[in-house]
Amino acid sequence: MGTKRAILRASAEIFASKGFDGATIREICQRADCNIAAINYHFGSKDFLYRQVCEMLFSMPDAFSLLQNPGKGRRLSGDWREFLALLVREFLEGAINGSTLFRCRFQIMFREMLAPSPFFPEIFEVHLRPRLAAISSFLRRILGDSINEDELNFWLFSLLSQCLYYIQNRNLVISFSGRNSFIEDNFDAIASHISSNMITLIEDARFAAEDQGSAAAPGAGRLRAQNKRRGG
Amino acid sequence: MGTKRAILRASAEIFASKGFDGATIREICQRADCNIAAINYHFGSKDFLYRQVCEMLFSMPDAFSLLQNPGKGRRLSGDWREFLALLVREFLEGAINGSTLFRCRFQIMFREMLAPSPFFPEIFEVHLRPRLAAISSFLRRILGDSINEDELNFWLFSLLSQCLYYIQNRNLVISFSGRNSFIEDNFDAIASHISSNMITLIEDARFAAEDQGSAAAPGAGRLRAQNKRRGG
DNA sequence: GATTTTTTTAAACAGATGTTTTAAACTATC
DNA sequence: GATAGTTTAAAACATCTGTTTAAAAAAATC
Repeated sequence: MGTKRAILRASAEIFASKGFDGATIREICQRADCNIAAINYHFGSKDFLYRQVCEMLFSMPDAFSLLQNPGKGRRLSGDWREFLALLVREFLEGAINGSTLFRCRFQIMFREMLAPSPFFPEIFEVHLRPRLAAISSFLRRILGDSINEDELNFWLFSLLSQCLYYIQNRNLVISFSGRNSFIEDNFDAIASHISSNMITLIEDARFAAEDQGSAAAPGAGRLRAQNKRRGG
Repeated sequence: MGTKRAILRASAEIFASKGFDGATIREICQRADCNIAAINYHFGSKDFLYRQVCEMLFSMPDAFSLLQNPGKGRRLSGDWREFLALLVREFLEGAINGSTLFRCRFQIMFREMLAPSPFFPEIFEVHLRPRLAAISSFLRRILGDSINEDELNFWLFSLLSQCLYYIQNRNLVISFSGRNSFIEDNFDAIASHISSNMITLIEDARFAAEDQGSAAAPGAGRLRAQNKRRGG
C-alpha cells in the first residue's frame, strides 16, 4: 500500500530534476521499487501522475502561510519591518534547506514557468494566487491604500524576484561566485541584504505618499523618513 | 546550403520551447523543411546540434555589450544613474521585444539553470562570466572599492533578479495580473521602478561608505545622500 | 561535359517510450 | 479457510526516439 506514496515521492524527484519529458516511467518505478504497470494502475497515466505530484507538492505549506493563515495573523500586529525580514528569511530557509520534496516543488514550479502544463492554470488559481495575494495585501497595508494596483505588483515582484533568484538561478550564482556553498555560506547576509533594502525603499515610499498633497519631488519622502526614524 | 542555417534556427526555437528532451529531430526537420538525416549529416548528432545552437545564441550581443565593449565605454563617463537606468531599459527591451532568436536564448538559458547540459560550464566561462563581470565591475565602481566581494555579488544579483523575473516568470506575472500584456503595457514603469530603486539604494550605500570611519549606524548615509542631492 | 565532391532523400535500424494484457500474489471479509 | 476484491508481476504492445545506410540528386572542380 506504500507503493502509491513511493511512486509519488520518486516521481516528484525525477520530474523535478529531469522534467516531464525527461522522466521515464521505468526510472520512476525503479526508484519507487515497484513494477512498471503500477503507475498506470494507481494513477491511470503519466499525465495524471504528474498532476497528482503537483497537487501534492503545491499543497505543502510554506513561508507565505505566515501571511495566509489568519490564526497566525497576530504576528502581523508587530512591526512590519521585523515581519518582512522574517518572511524573507523563512522563504529562503525553506527553499534552500527545506525537505527534498519541498525543493522539488520549486524546480517543478520553475519548469511550469518555462512551459506550463495543462494543469498550471488550476494550480495557479488554487495554490499560488492566494499566496501571492497575501503578500500583495501585506505590501498594500505597508505602502498605503493610495498605491496603484500595477505599482503594487512591481513591489511584489521586486521582493519575490530577489528571493527566488538564488534558487532559480542557483547554477549561475555558484558558477560566478566560484563557490558551491556560496548561498548556504551567505544565507544570513543574503536574507538581510534583501529585506533591509526592501525596508529602506518601502519606508521611502511610505513617507513620500504622506507628502502626496504637497507636490513632492521623487524621493521627497526619504529625508522625512530618515528624520522620523532618527526621531528628528 | 541554407539548410544548416534553417536547422539552427528551427532547433533554437524548438529547444527553447520544448527543451532538449521534448524537442524531436523530426519536428525540427519539419520546421526547417529538410530531411531527417540532415541533422546528423550537418551536425553529427542531436547533442552537437544543441551545442551549436547554444554557441550561436550566446554569441549574440546584448545590453551588457554596453559595458563590455570598451569602444562604447564613453557612455560610462556620464552620470552612472543615467547609465544604470539605460542598462535596465536596454536589457528589458531586448528580453521582451527582441528578435525570436534573442528570446530563445533566454529560454534556453533558463533551462540550463534547471538542469545544466554538459556544455554549460564552457558557455558560462566564454559568454556569461564576462558579462556578469562587466556589470559587477560597474557596480564596484559606483559602490566603492571598499565593498566586500560577496556583498558586491548581492548587489549584482539584486539587480539581475529584478530584471530577469519578468522574463523568467512571465506566466506568473501574467496570471497574477490577469493581463496578457501586463509587461509590455508597463514596460517604462517596470524599468524605472527597478532602476530608480536601485539608484536610491546605491546612493545610500555610497554615502554610508563615506562615513565608514565614524562608526556609522545602518542607513547612516541616507540622510547625507539626500542632503547632498538637494544641495544641502 | 565528365568526374569528383557535396548534399539530399527515402527507407530501415535498434533501442526506448507509455501503455495494456493476462495471470499470479496478496488482502480483506465473511 | 473459501471467496471476493485489490494489488503486483512479467511479458508483450504499438509507437516514437535518434541514428544509419545506401542510393539519388545537386554542385563544384577540372
